[in-house]
Amino acid sequence: MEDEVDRLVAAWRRERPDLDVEPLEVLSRVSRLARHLDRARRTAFAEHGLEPWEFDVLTALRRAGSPYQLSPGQLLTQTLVTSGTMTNRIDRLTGKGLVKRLPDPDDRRGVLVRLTDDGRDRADQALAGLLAHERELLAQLTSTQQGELAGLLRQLVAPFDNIP
Amino acid sequence: MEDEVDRLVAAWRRERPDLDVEPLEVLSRVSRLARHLDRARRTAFAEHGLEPWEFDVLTALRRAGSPYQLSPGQLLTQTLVTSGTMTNRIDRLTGKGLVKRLPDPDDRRGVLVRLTDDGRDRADQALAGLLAHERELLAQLTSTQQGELAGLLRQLVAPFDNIP
DNA sequence: CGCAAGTATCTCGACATCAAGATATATCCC
DNA sequence: GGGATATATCTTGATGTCGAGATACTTGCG
Repeated sequence: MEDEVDRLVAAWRRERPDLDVEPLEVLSRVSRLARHLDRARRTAFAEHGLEPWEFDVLTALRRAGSPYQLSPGQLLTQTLVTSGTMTNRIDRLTGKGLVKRLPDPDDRRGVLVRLTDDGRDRADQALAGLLAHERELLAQLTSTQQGELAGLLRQLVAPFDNIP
Repeated sequence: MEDEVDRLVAAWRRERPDLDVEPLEVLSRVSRLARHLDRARRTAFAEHGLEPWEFDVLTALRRAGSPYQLSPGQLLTQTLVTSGTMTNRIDRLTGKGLVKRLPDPDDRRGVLVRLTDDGRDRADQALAGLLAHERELLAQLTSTQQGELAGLLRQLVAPFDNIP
């Protein structure tokens, strides 16, 4: 089955036969797939009354395990946003009663963000919904292929995650 | 080499052993890799004085071949943004002298967006720069692996690109 | 000890995006 | 042909994000 990137690459080969556009076969597909995923996730989360960014923050805290708290700095590295964005997110989640800020007992510069009981439930429900949707998307691939794909992607992401 | 998604999945297995989080192995990596790529592209384009969104529009027109023109609607489907966004982008690119709007001779509702000579040169230069950067990122994989990866990604993206 | 450099978080202004609605034109069918 | 429906683009208002700078506290070095 052909996709938009096949057409994109064919067009470049026609217009710029002097260039090797092979890298686009992988990386343009990653970018485009990510945009489609964003849209799909937005609709999946809407069923649970959450925005994607809310899900990102709540689940990061949920994964941390009891007592479900992390510093804003730890949340930054997990969600790949800037500090100004995270402050804003925490403010809004606090307003909705899904998280609360606590002073860090070990460092008076810092704070800890903790999930409320309500926030934990919302995160758990939304995760189950997300996984159901994602399983449908991945039905295009066999289990073996999914494993191969995960492995290849890991090799590309690892340098970003380990050198910062 | 371990990546952030390995840690994420391990955390979920510890916190929610009742759930099958296998889909995240693929799709979370796609999302995270895309965010890293966005940042890398931003710096690559900065060398040529372009923003990523400017590159997206200019190269779509460049790929169309002489006379390098497309309708706003065609640009929408290629760049995955909304119509309001595209209007804004065309306005700004027009202001920078990289594209210009022409009336569509066949449909008086429509317009055609055409690349200027300056816009074409900028697109060509930025593309070469982008490919150089991307080749470095992909050096993690053999040529064969890149082909496999492209094929697997195509299977996931194709439904989005062909059913809309 | 005391000061410089580093770190954690927040503030603020600019900006790109989106969604929904408005406008103008085209197409379809009776 | 004429009116309903569809299409192409633009407008508007709200919103989330970024990036640079500010503040407060901590750490390291002399």
